[in-house]
Amino acid sequence: MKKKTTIYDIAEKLGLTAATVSRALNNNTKISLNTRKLVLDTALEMNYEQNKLALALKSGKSYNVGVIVPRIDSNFFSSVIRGIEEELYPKGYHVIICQTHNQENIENEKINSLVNVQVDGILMSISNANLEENKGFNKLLKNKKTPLVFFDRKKDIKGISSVTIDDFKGGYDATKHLLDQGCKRIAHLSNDRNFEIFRNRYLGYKQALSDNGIEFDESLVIETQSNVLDGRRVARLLLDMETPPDAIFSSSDFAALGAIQEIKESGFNIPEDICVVGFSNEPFTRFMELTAITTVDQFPLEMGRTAAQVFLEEVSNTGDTKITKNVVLTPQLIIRKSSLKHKEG
Amino acid sequence: MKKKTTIYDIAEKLGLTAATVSRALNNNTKISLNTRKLVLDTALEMNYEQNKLALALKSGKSYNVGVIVPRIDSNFFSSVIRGIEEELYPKGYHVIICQTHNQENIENEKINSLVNVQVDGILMSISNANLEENKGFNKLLKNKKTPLVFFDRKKDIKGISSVTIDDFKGGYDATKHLLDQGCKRIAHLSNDRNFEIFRNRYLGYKQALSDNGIEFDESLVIETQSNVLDGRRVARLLLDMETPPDAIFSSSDFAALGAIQEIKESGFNIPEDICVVGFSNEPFTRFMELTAITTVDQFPLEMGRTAAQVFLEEVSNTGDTKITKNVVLTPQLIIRKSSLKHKEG
DNA sequence: CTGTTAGCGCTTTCAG
DNA sequence: CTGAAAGCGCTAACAG
Repeated sequence: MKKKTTIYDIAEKLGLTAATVSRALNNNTKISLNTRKLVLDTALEMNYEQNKLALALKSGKSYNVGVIVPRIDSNFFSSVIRGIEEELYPKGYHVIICQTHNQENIENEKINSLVNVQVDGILMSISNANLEENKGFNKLLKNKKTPLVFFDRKKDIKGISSVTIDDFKGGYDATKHLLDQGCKRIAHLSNDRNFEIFRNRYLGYKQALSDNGIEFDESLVIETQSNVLDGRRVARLLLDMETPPDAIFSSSDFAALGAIQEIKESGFNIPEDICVVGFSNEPFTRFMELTAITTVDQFPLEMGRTAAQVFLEEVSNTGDTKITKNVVLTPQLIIRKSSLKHKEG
Repeated sequence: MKKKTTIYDIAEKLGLTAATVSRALNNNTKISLNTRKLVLDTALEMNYEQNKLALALKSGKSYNVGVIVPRIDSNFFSSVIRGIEEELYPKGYHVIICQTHNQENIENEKINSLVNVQVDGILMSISNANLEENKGFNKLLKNKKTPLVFFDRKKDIKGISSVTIDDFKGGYDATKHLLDQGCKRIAHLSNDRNFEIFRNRYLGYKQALSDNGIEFDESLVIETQSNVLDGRRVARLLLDMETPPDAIFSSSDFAALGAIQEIKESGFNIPEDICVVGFSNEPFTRFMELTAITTVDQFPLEMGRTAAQVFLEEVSNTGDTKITKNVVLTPQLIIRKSSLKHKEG
């Protein structure tokens, strides 16, 4: 278990000083070509590896960024992270991942923890709709040292950049499409509307109804968890109504799937009796054989890339006025069988 | 843009020395309760946060581990990573993720890069079947400072721990199941068998055939990429054979899906004409409505957890003899419609 | 062209 | 119970 070799080791071996070795390794032109080559060679020979930790301590830059998400094993979040990693690694950054499982205290803790390890920035999709009441988060806001970029589940906080898709448009387009299919009684599976993304999808839905002369019916909006089981539960409620809806716009693909299962098992046909639209373009929505699910693509890979770029701009900004950016990507409605009543000519 | 407060700042303010403050913060009993409380209070008041980077440099432990995977946006890998993060975070570790996209040079580079940032260990699923020829990897092996744990795509290298599933059994069980369904001509969509996992699935397949008196037919084994398109391509080849197979065991769920699509579009029925079994239990395999795909569950979450545990054992091992563990998890065949010819009583 | 020195923030002997 | 001093590995003035 030999120790790692440091610049002191190679300095000693060469009768030089650590400073010279450091400069030589960094190809400083002040150092003669001879010694530079000599140092480089012996460094190689001694299996020298730069200790970036020392560098980080010295320079105050760790070249690490933290990414906080509710969970990593969903296609949406892992795609975002993929985008972040691909964008940041070439610039010398490593990506530390943290999951919150939607628990506020864990989110709080992980923010703190990331700050402690001196990350150069934090990119996060929030789990806590009342983030401002979170102690760790507030400290982060206050010292303003660490750039923060929200993606997807953001909060509208002054001085903080964000990358989202236009959820209002997503909700609007989805609903408009259902109206175009002739649906009149469109239910909406919403989610906690304390989160902007869910509120905006809901608002888009409402606006589309209103723009098309359909009266808003509150009983058709049900808060639903983003999973298959809860989709089933809610679909049951809708089917049991005196006048069941003729369409469902779900803010989650998983809930949409559950709804589809429940609807089919109850003997109804999709899309003939009930049209369904989801949200996220999760891979499985495409693979359904009978009823490929209409959904809204959020371009997670691009979202991740963009969030990374916004972070890079912030760290490289040397001016004293902080620039904050709020990038809004455009979602895309992907029309598939679950909502396509009449084949288009 | 005020600087972060250090123990010196609070020492100065209190007329103490940094050492005392350090000890007080660590609740060292040698420090009087009074000063301890005093220090703790002012630390809080001054928004003090420990700089773990300095600690890491001092102690030689970064409490970071690197995880290297081909890509993160597949359910299998992101589930493994989820398991790793959940297991390691409570022990104080952060997880740095790196993707290789199956490129050897990138894998090489990222290994080096992780070593440079002084990770305490590397957990990886290899991308390069000839890893031993990889310079960065060899350096890693030689200095033996950094614990290394393989998961899933491992190499059988002395002194390196690994966590895998029993791929042989997975292949065997899948094939045996097809034989039980009465299939006689079972094709196998394999993948690069320089990787142990694919070789073992293949060997399991062969063994099951031989154990059941079916002659091995090399023309029924085709190397296939793990994606939908290549699954289609290969299915086409099989369907065009003089005597097409009556079953397909694919070492990838994605290729299985492609095959199913091609088979159906060619007018054949699944499972009546051709039975199909995949591998991985990707979420979509369950959601297929007409032909939920029979597949083999690899328990990625548990695999990640276990890999993390093996790492923890290695770092906490103070003895001078390195203990290496090769954990083999048991896969589970999940029988679904795509291979179930006759309903079981 | 190279050496000296100091310091990044923290812990930890060794004294007192 | 607390202080002084050294050191983790590296870089960056400042000298010469």
